[in-house]
Amino acid sequence: MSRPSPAVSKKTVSRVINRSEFITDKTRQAVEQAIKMLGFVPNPQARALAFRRNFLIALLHDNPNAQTVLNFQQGVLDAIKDSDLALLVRPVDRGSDRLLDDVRVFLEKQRPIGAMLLPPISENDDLAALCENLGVRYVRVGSAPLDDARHCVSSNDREVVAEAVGKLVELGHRRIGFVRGPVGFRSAAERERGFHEALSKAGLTLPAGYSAPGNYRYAAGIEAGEALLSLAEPPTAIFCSNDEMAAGVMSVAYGKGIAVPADLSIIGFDDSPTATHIWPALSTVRWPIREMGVRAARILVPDFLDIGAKSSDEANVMASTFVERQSVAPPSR
Amino acid sequence: MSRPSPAVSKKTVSRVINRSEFITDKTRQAVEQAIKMLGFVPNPQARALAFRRNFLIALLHDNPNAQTVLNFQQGVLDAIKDSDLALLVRPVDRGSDRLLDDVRVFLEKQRPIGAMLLPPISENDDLAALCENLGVRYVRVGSAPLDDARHCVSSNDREVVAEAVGKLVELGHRRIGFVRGPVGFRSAAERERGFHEALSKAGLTLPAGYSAPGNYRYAAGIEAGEALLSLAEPPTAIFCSNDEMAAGVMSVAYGKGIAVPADLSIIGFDDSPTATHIWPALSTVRWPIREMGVRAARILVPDFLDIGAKSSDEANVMASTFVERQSVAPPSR
DNA sequence: CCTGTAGGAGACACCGGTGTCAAAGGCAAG
DNA sequence: CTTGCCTTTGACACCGGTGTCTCCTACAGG
Repeated sequence: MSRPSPAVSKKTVSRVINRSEFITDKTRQAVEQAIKMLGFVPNPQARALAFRRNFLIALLHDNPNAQTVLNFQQGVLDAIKDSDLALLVRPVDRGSDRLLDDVRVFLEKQRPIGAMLLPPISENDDLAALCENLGVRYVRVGSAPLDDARHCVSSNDREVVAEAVGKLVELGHRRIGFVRGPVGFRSAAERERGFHEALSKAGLTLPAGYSAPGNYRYAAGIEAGEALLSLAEPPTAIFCSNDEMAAGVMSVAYGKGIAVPADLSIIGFDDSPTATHIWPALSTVRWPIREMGVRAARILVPDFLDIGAKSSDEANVMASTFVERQSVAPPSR
Repeated sequence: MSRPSPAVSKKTVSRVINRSEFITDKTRQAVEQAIKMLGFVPNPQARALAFRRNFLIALLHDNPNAQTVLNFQQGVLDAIKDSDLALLVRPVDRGSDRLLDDVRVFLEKQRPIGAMLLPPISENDDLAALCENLGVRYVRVGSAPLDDARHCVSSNDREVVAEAVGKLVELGHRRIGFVRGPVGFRSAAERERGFHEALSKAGLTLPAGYSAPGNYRYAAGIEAGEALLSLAEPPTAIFCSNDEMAAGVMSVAYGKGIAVPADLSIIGFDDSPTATHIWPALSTVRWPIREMGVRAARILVPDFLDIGAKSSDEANVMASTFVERQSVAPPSR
């Protein structure tokens, strides 16, 4: 296997690698064969320097739910598997007053092709504007459209929550409690809207004290459960804004000797592992987070992914679904 | 604020940034001040090109437990927060026969400073050798020492499992079942050894059929629960190799009307969110995974972390702890 | 057969740092 | 004050690609 002297300049190789159109098929094929034969791998650092852009996707997140982050991450990785891209993970501190500066320094240093913003920080418009200014592509992931379609992947949480609560109504529940998500979270607001829509549609009102505050954590579920189940006339069903809080409510029910689902129906949101690990298994809303990761990547870097013209046709509102398990039954009284 | 003409060459700036010793304090301070004043941030891509090394740490994982991966990741990020390093996440497919090639290409392309190997792939000696050959520093995370101290962070799982099972014995349990982890996992083997040590120490033997296979998944817990709790003389306590399987066993107990902990004590391993979300809350072994992430970073890149000579003094076997909750009680008969 | 033209390929500078080695500067000794 | 040595600083090439501009070549048309 003789190694021929360089018949083409490195610039020509560069053209082949970057799919330049000013090159004949003959040359292209010759170079491609040589690349394959020699196992040549372009140095990404050199490319990054010349392009002033690193072939990376940054995942910026501040989501308390590990499963959500990792599932999304997995979706992104699925999508970029056969590309030249890699994934940089960057948790940020939503509460920090240096948030914007931190992210700015990070983006300026790493110069990723694009950034993905997971909720709840995806709801921060300043971050999106920062990406825009720095010339970093971005995609925001949310529970409802946050931006124009070029920058947003979302799911139809509101509708599905309404559907789930509608099922409770169909089963005969009239006293339905609600455990809210954290204040200021779009996802929480969407879930709450869906809940109220279902109630309105059924002509029901929310009795005083039937809506408890929460923050997506188990402990908040405990508190909410204590509050709701100590009422003189407690709800016969409770919709919790996420699974962790639903687990908290369920454990309070156990403590009080209230049987689930016989005496109390519970619905959660997320379809986290917890939903199937508790007993009875929790009816919940599955959020297609992994698929959203794939979709987000396709929106962010279609030019790196060898996908056809299809990409822009795909919906960027993904379908959440209500998953019925054993925590829901008709009211006992 | 006048911008003085360059009084020093860029090489001198480079020396300051890279903490070269061949530079006077006076020059160093002047340059440092200028850097701060101008907000100069060295371009990592250029440095990467010149150093032939990217200032990144790669996290290679194939762990089914999202919480574990994310906790570890968080620990690493805690440790490198104030450094110039960033974290690249790379899931790998343990089963793939191209595993080594995939990782090789990844490491050759990204050229990270170092790689962290999470279990179970940390148990793959070929991967460690590959890192060695490519000149990529590495740290292996395991349930027991896998390599010399320069390359390993582990925890004392075996001892703590023995301790936990010892507690069961102290409470009076004599018929103790075991749900195993996946075959070939070091972590599973360590937990099993700890279990058997405790039994031996107490002079107990494992009755036939008291050890059920498992794979760390909930469904395996269900199967194991069905098997163990259907025995003519079922165990009064079961140690499960992880929390998910413990949750499965617990749900089978519920289905059979067996009260936990009154009629059956259950212990898990991981202290995952599931452990506190199920009812009764699960006694389990907490694995200090986040702290291990910090420690792994200190072992991997002490020179980037502004830590004193202390680093090498720290133990690289971290302490797991037995967390007692409500799933354990004396046997009822 | 010669010339004009379009499009493919190459030369060279450049991206923003670091390695190497030579030069400059400071200080002590003569 | 001069010399010599050691330390600090600077000049320049280089890392491995890409952008720009120029040159060359093949082909069509006169």
